[in-house]
Amino acid sequence: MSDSYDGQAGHFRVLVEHFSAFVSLSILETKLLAELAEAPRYHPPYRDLYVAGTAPPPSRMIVAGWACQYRLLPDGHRQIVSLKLPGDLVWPLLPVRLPSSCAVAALTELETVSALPLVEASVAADPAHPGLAHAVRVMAHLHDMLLYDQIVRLGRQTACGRFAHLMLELRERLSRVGLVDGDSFAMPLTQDVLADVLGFSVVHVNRTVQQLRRDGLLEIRNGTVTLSKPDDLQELAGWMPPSGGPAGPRPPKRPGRKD
Amino acid sequence: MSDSYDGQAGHFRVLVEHFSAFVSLSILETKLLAELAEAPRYHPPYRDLYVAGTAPPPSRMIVAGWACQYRLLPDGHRQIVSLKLPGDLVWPLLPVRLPSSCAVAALTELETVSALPLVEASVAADPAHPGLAHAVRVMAHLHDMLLYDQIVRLGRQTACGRFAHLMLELRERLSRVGLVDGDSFAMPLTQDVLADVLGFSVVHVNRTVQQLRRDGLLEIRNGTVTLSKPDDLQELAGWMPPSGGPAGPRPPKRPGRKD
DNA sequence: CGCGGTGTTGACAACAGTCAATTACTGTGG
DNA sequence: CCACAGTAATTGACTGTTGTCAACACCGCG
Repeated sequence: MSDSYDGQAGHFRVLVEHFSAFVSLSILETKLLAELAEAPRYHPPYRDLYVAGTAPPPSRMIVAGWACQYRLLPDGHRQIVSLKLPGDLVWPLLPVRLPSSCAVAALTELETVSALPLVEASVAADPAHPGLAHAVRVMAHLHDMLLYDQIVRLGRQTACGRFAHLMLELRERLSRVGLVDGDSFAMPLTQDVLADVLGFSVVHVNRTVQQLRRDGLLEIRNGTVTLSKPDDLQELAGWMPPSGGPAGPRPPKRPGRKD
Repeated sequence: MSDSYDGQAGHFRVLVEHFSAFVSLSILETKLLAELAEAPRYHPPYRDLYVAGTAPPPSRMIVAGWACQYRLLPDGHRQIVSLKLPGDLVWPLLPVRLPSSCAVAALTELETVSALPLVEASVAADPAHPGLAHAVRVMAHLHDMLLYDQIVRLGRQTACGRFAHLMLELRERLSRVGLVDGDSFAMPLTQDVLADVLGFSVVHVNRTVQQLRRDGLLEIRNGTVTLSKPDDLQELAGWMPPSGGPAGPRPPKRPGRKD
């Protein structure tokens, strides 16, 4: 596993850190997370965790490794809809069972724990676990925000902007579970996978990385990303701080619309 | 208003048809919808209905007209994240109040009714309105599916494929509320708006429409779309029937973007 | 040492954005 | 009835971006 792997203690740490990023947990709630962390399940890399329509969606939370939610097109192309990081729910939707053409696959060796008690506490607004219940709702909401980000990246950003924006998103999300060290973090993705996330060809992913490297904006070595000039990257990516509002005063009016 | 406008009776019809597409309604539930339809609110075209962070998100359902959920970029570009049609919730997320950089704007003259009782019934799993409660959850789920579709369109489809896919999605959604007549439906969108949905420039939208027209696949006149060859469009768009599974046997794996 | 997966590069062609101009289409007022 | 203005649609010329193809380099592994 990646450097985040240090057994069940590490799994517990991921859970606590992720939830604490949104709410403060009671002793009781912390205890529940500890219990969940005691029964991790292993998933081999590159294998599907779930294919929509084949079974009820799994209520599991990732505690180590990366996964992705993707769709295959009739022409054989793949589009990755979202990346799943430690602390994320494997299947982010509330337990409505509906067919859909999405699947979830492990991108690395993966470990998950049951999130059933968490999801149930959330839909029932369980008063015994108010923090967990709320946090799960916030996470579902956040997942939708990430989809919006993904749509904006694919629809309206330049190659470098797309890449930069994704790296900033990953740093943001990984920092919530304590997997960012300064301006560096581990990113176990091949350029092939990045292409399917960003809607590029592999070659163009490579070109884009070279460009960003040449400009001294970031460095990628040995599966570790270093954001050398985070501020310039934010500028390039049109990054908006996760808390909402625009990053700064918006330039008057471009070739664009409204005003 | 568009041809869908025939007053409160029409609003009631839209609500009933949309819900009936997912569940069967009890008398009590039908009555609730009728009450809601009695108090429509009017929104002028091109005006924002909601800007994230400014207030709690509105629990309203569209009964006539079209709207869109969009984001503005620092460079002035706009990306429309999703289109909102009659029967859709203006703000599709469960009532977790979180800042986000999305806004919702009317694209035409618009009428909405309160959806607060519906959303509340859904989160509380109100036993008095089981159908409504479930249908709202399904709609939220469907909204996520639409986001996945949008991501796949933007990430992996050709210009014509994107356009065709969007038209098929619109037909699908409009048919649930009885706004499709054979292979035609009203689409009150300028090419400018379509560009912001599809991630194109206006000029390229036009080129794409011309192409599809030349190929005899569809026709657009007076704000009315006619899908002349629905089957060919589905082929072109890599369309998967809304119920899930792939449209047909997947060719092994084509390296090419298309033939 | 060969092998498969991954990263890298260059050449070329197809695709898509920008600019700029022209053509409908509408509703207005004369 | 027509002139007019304003919006939307359309077209052509040109440029920049991105995909495809085809090598080659690098690396861990058997």
